[in-house]
Amino acid sequence: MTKTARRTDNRDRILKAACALFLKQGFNGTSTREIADKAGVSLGNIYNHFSTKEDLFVSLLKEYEADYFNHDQPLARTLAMTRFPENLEAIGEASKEVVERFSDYILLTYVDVVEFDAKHIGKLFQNMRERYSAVLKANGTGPLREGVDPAGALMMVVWGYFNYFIMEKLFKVQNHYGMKDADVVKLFARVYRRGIEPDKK
Amino acid sequence: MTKTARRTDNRDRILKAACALFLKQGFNGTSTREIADKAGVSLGNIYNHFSTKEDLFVSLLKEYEADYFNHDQPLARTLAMTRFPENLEAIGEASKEVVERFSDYILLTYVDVVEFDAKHIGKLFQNMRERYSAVLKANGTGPLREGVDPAGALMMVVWGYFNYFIMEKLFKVQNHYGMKDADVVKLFARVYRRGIEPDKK
DNA sequence: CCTGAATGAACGAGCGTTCGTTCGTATAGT
DNA sequence: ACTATACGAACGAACGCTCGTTCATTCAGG
Repeated sequence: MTKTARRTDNRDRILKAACALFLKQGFNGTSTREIADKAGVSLGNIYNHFSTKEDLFVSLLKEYEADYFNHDQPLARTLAMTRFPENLEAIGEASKEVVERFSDYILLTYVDVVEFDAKHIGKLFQNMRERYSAVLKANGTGPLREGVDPAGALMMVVWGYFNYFIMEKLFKVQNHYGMKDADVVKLFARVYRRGIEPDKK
Repeated sequence: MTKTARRTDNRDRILKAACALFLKQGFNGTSTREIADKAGVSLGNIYNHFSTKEDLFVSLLKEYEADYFNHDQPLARTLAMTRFPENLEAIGEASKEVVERFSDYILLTYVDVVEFDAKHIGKLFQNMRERYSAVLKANGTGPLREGVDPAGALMMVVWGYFNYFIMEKLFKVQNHYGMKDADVVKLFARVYRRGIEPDKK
């Protein structure tokens, strides 16, 4: 193994170890010594890659963020390939995949919220409406009930699913709705599509 | 002021100061000295009221939890006084009130999740379905679309609203849907009631 | 040889917790 | 009513430890 290859390998191991520890015990609950131990590098070596512990945390967030906003992710693909609101079940399944694939990132944003007062993730929710509007503009929509705001409805659906799966990950409760994930996706889709009340006669 | 009255007053001030600090910088980011300073008591006095810093945190959680599960709260009252699913807007407004009134508690549960691996709040989501089923059983429901699970639909509605308002509190983003809270409540209610798609002809 | 990645002892600050002490107040004895 | 006594709430210096960070030194690769 070449010298520079080992260097980047060390950097990756530091990031991975720090991530696992931050997720389990938070930022201030994790010491640099723990990180070094878990990564299998010396204490001082951390500072050859990151200027401070906080810088290490921020780098972690940035790497995930880049991944997350890359368009090769299940939800973006689903939204691009199918049409709202015919794709409600597909959005549900894609949301589950996204939460599973990015659960570490999502949990890290909660670490930022709790320990840094959300200092590093400000732009995550900025212009959310514009981003969803752009998706709809690019793909068009199927027929909507009159008076229903399309972008609002899309955000409602996506974040309804997101939050359900995030709850399971965050609070480590399985089946907090008392049914299988697949059935929750179906229930949500049914309600989002036609509502809870029966059709008027 | 009597001796014991001053004692309990000190205890309250410690709890309040600790709460404010935990919310801003987390548990491990807050030192006992900061708490004592903010509360206006001596460092050692904290330990006349709480055996450890963690005990102080847990006491805080327990006091809020008792409050939260007391039935004199807006959402419980709304669910008892109106009938599902005719009360969708009322549930939305009550959810907003609950999140506002208990935002400190809710944020503290996130502190527990991030820094204690959700150790102290296990039972919060346990038997959630049973609790919501009991509400429906006590009050009955209006007519529902066939195939829609009543308890599931109620949880979906309540937690849809909850999560919307929690997002605003947690991530300190206002109007992340790009509309006023009241309009979000209306949009959600409209969709929950009759769905996103138009009626079939 | 150099270069620079890697090391880990060392540093000073700050941590949670303890405990000997003080002192205002409630209680008991006269 | 007054004093003597006991109580326990409050204090804050001190303790042992761990923290994030630094840096002189080592040593393998180019």
